[in-house]
Parts: sequence; structure tokens; C-alpha cells
Amino acid sequence: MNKKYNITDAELEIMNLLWEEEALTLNEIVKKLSKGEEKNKNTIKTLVYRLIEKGSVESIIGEEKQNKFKAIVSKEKFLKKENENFLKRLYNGSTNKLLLNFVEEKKISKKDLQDLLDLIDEEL
Amino acid sequence: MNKKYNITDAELEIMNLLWEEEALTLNEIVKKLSKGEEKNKNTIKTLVYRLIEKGSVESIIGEEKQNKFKAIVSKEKFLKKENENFLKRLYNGSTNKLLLNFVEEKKISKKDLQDLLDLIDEEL
DNA sequence: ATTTAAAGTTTACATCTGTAATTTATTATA
DNA sequence: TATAATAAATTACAGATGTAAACTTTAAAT
Repeated sequence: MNKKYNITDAELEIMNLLWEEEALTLNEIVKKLSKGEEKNKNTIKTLVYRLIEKGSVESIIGEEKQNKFKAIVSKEKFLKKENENFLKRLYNGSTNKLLLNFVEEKKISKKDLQDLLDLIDEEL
Repeated sequence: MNKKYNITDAELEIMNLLWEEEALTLNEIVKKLSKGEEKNKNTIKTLVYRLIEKGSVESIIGEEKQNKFKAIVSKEKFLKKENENFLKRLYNGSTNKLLLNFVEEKKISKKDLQDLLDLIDEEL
């Protein structure tokens, strides 16, 4: 199994920014991640380069002074894979088992389910 | 953040056995995990010892020749933590976002939701 | 043109994880 | 009892991850 396209927790913070903003410079990324916990600039830069190695981000060498960085895997695709890993790891791949567990843990209420059904109906 | 109580993928295979069977000897664990992919016995033993270090398993030194190993964290507690990590990591902690995404990905159908609602009603 | 500052890139390092070998202790057997 | 077999426990090692320092290139200021 190729670990190349794996995105770790620390890397995910960066991906989340790039999924929102299309393309950012390193400094912009650093600035955005420096809300709260003061991360070292080098740490963030390393993570961006790792994401490039992994094929999840590309750097755009523009005419401007600073390069921009851009996600080249979609959030949708990533989420899909993560969802499946999660289901497989903990619920034997069964969405229904997950749902049931969430209901038992009171993470999902009847109202949540009802609202969701209503929403689906509206969408059609 | 304490990594002590973390359970990795490889370790989880062992925990799943111990959550089912109460207490098992190393050899029993090895035998059960040797269905299919031939794992090295030492590998499995190491994982058990790591789980002990992490405080997730204890060894019971009995009168019998072989020690038994027993889970000392519940599956419920573990699942709860994992669910929360997953929600936080990918859905900003929001169960509703997760549900919506699962519906969009067609992992959950209207029928699944309806069945679940029925099930909840029966339980009451 | 030389120095300095900023941006870009590579290297380092400790811990965690998957994998397994090695060593030590215990028990059974010649 | 000495030896062989088995169980228990420790150590090893490579790759992944979080973290950050070090080095190199480029651009700005003197």
C-alpha cells in the first residue's frame, strides 16, 4: 500500500487551508496557522514540502516574488478514502454499525435523522 | 497529549480478540491471528507487550503454565474516543456534517435512515 | 558590487509503528 | 541433574511523523 498519498494530522491543517483558498504562499500559510499555538515557520514549510513529495500539493512558480502552493487532491476524494478507512477499521466496513453506535452514544438523535430525511426530500 | 492509551492498527487486531474473549494466552492470540496472512509469532508477542506498556492490556500470571492477557480498556470507551477523533479531524466535530457527507457519498440511503428511526422507536 | 534579508530547500532528530530477532527464564525430558 | 523445548521479555531496525535547524538561492538595501 502506497503511503505516498497519505495525509497526516499535521499535514491536514495545511490541506484544509489549501482546499479553501485555492493557492497560498508559504507566508500566507504560516500566518493562517499561527492563530493560537505558535508553530515554527520551518515546521510548516517542511510539511508543505512533504505534501509536495507525496503528490498532494504542487508549487506554482509564478512571476511574483513568492511561489504559491496549491492542493492537487480534492477534499472530496480525500474524505471518501478516510471515511472508508474509518468504517473498515472500526465498524467492519458497515455504515449501519456506525450509525447504530452513534445513536447509542447519543451523538445522533431522532431529530437529527428526521431533519436529514427532510433535507434529502427537499433536495429532490 | 498522552500517546500512552493510543491503539494502533496492528494492535487493534489483538484488542478485538481480547474484547471478545475476556482473556487469552499468547499462543491463543497467535493462533487466532494466523488465519490467512502468516504473521510472525514474535511480532504478535511484541504487540501484546506494547499494549501492556500503554496500559490497555494486563497480563494475568496464573497457576497454569501460560500467562493470560486481558483487555483493561473497554471497547465502548475506545470507540467513543475514536469516533470523537474522527469527527474532530474531518468534520469539525459535527456529526451532522458527517451524516450529510455520507449521504452525499451514497454511503447512507433514505432507507437506512428510515430503518434506523424505526429501530429506535422499537427500542423504546 | 557587497552585504543582508527573505524565500526556498534539504537535512536532522526523537518518537511512534510494524516487523522480527535475540536473550532470558521456566518447564519438561533424557 | 543436564539438556532440550517452550514461554516470557527485551532489544533491534526501518519507515513514518512531528518538529525544527541548517543550508542555498534569490532579491533588496547600502
